[in-house]
Amino acid sequence: MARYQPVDGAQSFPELEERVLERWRERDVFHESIRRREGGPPFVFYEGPPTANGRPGSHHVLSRVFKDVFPRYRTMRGHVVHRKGGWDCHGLPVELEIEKELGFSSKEDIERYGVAEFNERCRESVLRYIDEWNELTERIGFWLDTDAAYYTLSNEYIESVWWSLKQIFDKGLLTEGHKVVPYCPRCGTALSSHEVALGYRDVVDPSVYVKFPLMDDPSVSLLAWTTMPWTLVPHAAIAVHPDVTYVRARVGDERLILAEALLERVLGEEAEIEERMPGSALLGLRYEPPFPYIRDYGTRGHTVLPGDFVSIEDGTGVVHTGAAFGEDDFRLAQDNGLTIHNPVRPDGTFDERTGPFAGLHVREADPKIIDALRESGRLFRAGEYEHAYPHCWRCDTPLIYYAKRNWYARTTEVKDELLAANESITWYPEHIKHGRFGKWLENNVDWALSRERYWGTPLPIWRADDGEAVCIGSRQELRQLGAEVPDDLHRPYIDEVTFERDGKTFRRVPDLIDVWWDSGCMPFAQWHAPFENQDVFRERFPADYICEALDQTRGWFYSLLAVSTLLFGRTSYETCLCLGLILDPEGQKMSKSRGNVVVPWDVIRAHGADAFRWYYFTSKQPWDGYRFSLETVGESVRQFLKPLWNTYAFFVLYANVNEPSGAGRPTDLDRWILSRLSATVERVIERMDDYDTTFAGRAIAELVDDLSNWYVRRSRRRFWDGDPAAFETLRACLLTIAKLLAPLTPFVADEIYENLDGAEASVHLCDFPKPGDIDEELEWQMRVARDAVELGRAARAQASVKVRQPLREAVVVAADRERTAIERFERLLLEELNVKSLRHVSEADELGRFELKPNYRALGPRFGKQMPQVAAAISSLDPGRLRAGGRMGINVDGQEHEIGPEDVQIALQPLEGYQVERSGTHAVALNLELDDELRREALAREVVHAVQAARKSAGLRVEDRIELTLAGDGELLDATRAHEDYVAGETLATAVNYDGADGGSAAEIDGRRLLISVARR
RNA sequence: GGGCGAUUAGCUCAGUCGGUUAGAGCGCGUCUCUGAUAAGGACGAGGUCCCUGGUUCGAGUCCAGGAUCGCCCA
Repeated sequence: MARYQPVDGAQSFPELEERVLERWRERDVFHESIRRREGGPPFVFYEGPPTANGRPGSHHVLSRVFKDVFPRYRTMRGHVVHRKGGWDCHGLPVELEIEKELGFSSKEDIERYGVAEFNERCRESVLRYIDEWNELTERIGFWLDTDAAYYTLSNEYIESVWWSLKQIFDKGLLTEGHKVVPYCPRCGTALSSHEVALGYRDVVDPSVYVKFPLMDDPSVSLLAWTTMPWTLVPHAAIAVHPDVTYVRARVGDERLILAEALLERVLGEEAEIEERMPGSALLGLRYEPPFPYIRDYGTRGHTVLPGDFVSIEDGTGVVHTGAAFGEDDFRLAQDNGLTIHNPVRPDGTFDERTGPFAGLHVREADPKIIDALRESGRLFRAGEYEHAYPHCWRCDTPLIYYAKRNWYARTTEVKDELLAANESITWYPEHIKHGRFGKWLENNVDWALSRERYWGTPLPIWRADDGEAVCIGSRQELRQLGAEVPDDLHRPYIDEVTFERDGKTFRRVPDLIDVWWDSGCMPFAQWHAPFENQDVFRERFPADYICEALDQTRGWFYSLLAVSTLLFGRTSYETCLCLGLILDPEGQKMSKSRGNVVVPWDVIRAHGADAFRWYYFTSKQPWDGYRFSLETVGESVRQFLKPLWNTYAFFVLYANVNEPSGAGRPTDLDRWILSRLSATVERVIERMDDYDTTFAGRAIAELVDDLSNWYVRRSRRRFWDGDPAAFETLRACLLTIAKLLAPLTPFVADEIYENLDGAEASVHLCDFPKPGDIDEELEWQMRVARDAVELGRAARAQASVKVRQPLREAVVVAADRERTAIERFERLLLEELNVKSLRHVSEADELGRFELKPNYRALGPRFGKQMPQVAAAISSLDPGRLRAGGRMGINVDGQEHEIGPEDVQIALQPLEGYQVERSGTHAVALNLELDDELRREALAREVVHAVQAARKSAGLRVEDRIELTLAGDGELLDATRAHEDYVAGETLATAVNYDGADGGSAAEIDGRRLLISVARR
């Protein structure tokens, strides 16, 4: 009668996982695991919402399994961990997707199509792949409450976001300003600094040196450099650094003014300096602008102005400015009272003020502008310049910087609080805190919130003709002002909402807000707080744990921190785990365009979710990035899951075959593996508490290795014999390992638990294991014994004597603790080394001699510079006395010092001609003399080996009894007869015949032929 | 140009407080064990610990400078 469900050693993990999933669904294990912990200490997790308008990739699996593992762990440790899902629904990427579908290329197209219809399409598209997302989320074992997910497009979410904006508006932290902003001409909107951060790319731009002839002396020109020729069309002024030394230099028949430091690089060695002057001497000079189209920049237009931003790192030290383009340019223009002209339309084309360039996109105009400069003789040199330049993170259009009206969240006002809040966050890896993230906060700029787009949270600001602005914080507030609140708070419906106050009509400003602000509001907006669930929000704020990839440093990590700091003056998360990028095996970033993307479903189909997870958790520290491929995940199966599964299958096989019987007593081996188990539990808890799956997992892997390749291997006989202590020990190990693994590889862990215990509906409802007793001395002794086994086997290998050949004697050199250890495990050594006896010698006179080496770690701090003399003194000491625990004196520079055993390392130098393997102070030598008895025994073992192979290839089950018939070489048959009980016992033969075997299999042993026939009885 | 991180065997990665013979797995070669194992074990080949200086009795480890790669910022 089978006690356990039979286990297939060749079980497919993907199939197994499907079964486990089915069980979880039936038993509602996820929700039950939370219900069980109601009232327990909370552990708060926030889900950073992904966008479901694209298909999930392997990098999403990475963040999702790390989002899963610690909530699972904490649940088993007794915490209640709610896991509300969420979806990021707004933003430019969604719009772009629809534009692409509809073949649109500009905002006019959208307006013509109709904003209502356009947004309706966005609404549908944003959840296009939500089914696949949910399916993958479930399949990889990410327990997330997707039914109760929040959606940033819902009226409730938007209303909470409005509330947040009203809060900062009332504090004066939401203001309108004119600033130079990075702007995407294709999308027609400004981008926030963290969006810009997403789009840097190396590009080759034109590099042009342009001459600006002086009005007073047209034979002399200022020489300026730019990588954006189009800004020369609306050229406004020249800036020089007042404190930098400039020169007037002659090269050929050109006379040019530029910074001295750049003279040689720009003009070459043959340039002659005519005059040196400080930049301040150039101020006020008038010159002829390169193009005549826009001239009225005011009195200081087209003159040389002071600019301390001018650098002499590259270019010429003479900077041309287009006033409206670029932050420095804009400030320069304002400081000097220049009129701002922006002849670039929102779509990135020049307007009618630019002569022949009107209508051209500014980038397309570059070559024509260079041509025009060449014709007018203004071009000094044109080339190419490679540099990193920001592009729109979604449509890849090069950004332009220009002055625009924008609403700002005044984050710079709370910069100190942001920095203080950051101090209270625990970062993994630690360097993010004061490195990447901390530096980013130190360079904080106000958050440009406005987006002149369609699909997003509308900026809830209504304004009267006289400019008075009102920020609306709720639907109720709008109603109180007499406005009708539409069913849908998105554009275009919200645009139609107006109200009267103080005799003035208020209309909404047309802007949307940056979608990142949405995401930063999720701690309260996911609950529609403060309008509803305010208590839930309070209870689950801040998060104990969030986790995303490194690219969220300036994304969600920042938006969460900025919003909560502006609103509540503190961080909204305590611990943040940053994951690295997923690279292909060549170290290239995975991207659709490179075609090197690994589809997660392929990984799951080939290896399963546990393998996928195990790879991410344990192959390396997760923030360093992964060199990822199908094959690397396959390693996880082969190296860890397979051995674990085999150990489990072994247990079930024998537990079912051999009903444990008799009064087994725990052995040292049992005590050893249980101690190892306890030590591992302790270590795993310590590592998981520190958000470290890598070393938690590796500790479990080492334990499984010890269990499979030492404990089970050494205990086989006891399992055949049905020793209850062995079964009990192995079962305890497997069950505890299942629990340790539950957060990491939840499927296989649950399967093992279900079959071996099953008291609970799932391992995920169990408590995490607590460490039991640890016997460090026993673990150390086993280590010594295993070392001795390895030494003995190495000695055999050196002598080319197979392990199946029994030997008379092994000579072991070990003293004190090591000797005690080896004596304790003598039986084990006899078997593993296949020797008849063990002889101890505590002095190694017959095997080699001892040498002393200084223990630098102990002596170094004590002797410092005298170490070389100390080392020499020690090597001449007598090893014997120190080994016996005595202390000796050495003389260094006339000073006596006492040396104890802890100050030296003793090494054994083997004498020549002996088969000795050594390690530190112990060594194993083998007596290689053979006699007929030993030879016969070896042959009998070979026969057993051959018969086992025959059993296997005949497809017999391990417990099948057989009738064994042998024929062939006489010596083999004699050896078998001499050890018939042994052979029969090992092969489960009820009878052994020697009368020739027909139709059996043939084997060859040391050149001798053996015919084997096995018949099931 | 600046910041952050990385660089250890053919590949993927460890390497604690600085301690003198730098490890593991995969792959490769030879051998071997096996009543669970496509597994395991032993041995071997394979290393300029990115480079150059410095500190130190002693540097893969600490410091400075540089190189290369990645990410980020300008």
